[in-house]
Amino acid sequence: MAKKKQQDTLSSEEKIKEAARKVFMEKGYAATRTRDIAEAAGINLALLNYYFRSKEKLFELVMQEKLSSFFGLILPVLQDPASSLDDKIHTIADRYISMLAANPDLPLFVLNAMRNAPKKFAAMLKGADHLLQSAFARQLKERNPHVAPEQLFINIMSLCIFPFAMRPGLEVISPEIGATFNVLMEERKKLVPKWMRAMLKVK
Amino acid sequence: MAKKKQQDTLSSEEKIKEAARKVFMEKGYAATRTRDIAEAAGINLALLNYYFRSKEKLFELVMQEKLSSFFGLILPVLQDPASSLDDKIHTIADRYISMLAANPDLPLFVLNAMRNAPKKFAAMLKGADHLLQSAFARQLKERNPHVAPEQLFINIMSLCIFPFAMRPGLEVISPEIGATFNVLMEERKKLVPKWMRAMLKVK
DNA sequence: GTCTATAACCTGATAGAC
DNA sequence: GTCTATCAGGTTATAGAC
Repeated sequence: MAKKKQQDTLSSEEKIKEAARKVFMEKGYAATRTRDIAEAAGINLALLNYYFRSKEKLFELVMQEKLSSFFGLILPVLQDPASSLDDKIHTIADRYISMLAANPDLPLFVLNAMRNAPKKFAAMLKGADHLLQSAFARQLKERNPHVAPEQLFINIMSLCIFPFAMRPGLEVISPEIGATFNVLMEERKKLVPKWMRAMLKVK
Repeated sequence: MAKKKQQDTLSSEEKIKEAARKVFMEKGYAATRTRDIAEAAGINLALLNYYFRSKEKLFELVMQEKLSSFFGLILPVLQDPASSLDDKIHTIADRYISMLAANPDLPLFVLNAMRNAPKKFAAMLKGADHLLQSAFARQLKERNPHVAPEQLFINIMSLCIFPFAMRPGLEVISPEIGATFNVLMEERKKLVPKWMRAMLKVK
């Protein structure tokens, strides 16, 4: 109801954008009808095109926003030469798990977006690429020269993000996980760094 | 070309099913047009409905098939009381990574299917649920009573499956990973069990 | 800026000939 | 079984009144 009140005071443009975030995240681009967005925004269909010209342009706006928040969280951490490796791992785990607990649909949305429009994604990220030249990769390599830093980077991403992507499946396979999911994720903020430290010792 | 020849000798029904697997896996349900499938199968649109009645029924057929191969690989391993914990971990890692290397679109397809139709997924899996009562969960708990077995189950799934789901993103973030992806995944068949053993010691 | 009405197009599905 | 032609309904986007 706090949300409802807030929405009533937003401009039409902002109401549409907010509704678009919600519906696109829940259903994806193809399954979303502009009518759904207009209805969720409490405005008319024509107004959507008045402000955003087309479904595709509105989607790109949302996608850009979501990709930014998804990667904006991690890229500065990876590239910071001042912080230690352990600090980086802790910060990434803590921030990602917090963010995804608040935005459970984000992982699948981002994964689909990257797959369906890799070129747009690349254009959006230029300048932030070359993970293997980052401070993080260098520190990983120093700590454990036996395992490629790519592997350990993949691991921290996997351990933080994948649980949210497979949540619906987990809830079916094990009702107990469904019931305690948020608690489990909260625990992982401390467990992931511990596991990463253990993995760093593996040759 | 072996594939092309094979397709020419298939029955129309099988050609349609094969094309449906391909197109649905690449684009998902909503973005796929029955015309795309018909074209990929080299047959007429009407024939698709003649054999499968509707787009939705055809999709469910494909989905059932894919979910079976995705979970059929792991559930028997989890429930086998005879094999050791280390054997289970090794088998899961080896089979999943091999299977996903051959079917790179499978993870995202399954994740989307589970999210969009959790009830169908649950119906498809009844009898195979209750992970926490499995031999795997019991063995995890014995080996490390300090960490919930759910957490370690989530970890092995994450480490095996997620790299394939985020491959398109990885290729943008780091061109080097894109170039050596298959090699990295092959290495992980041995690394994932090592990492899991290391994580099992963490309290 | 916001609405109603409608144009223009696309998609799933079927009828009916062969 | 397989095709062409077409229907019925839905979808995006716009025209035009207010």
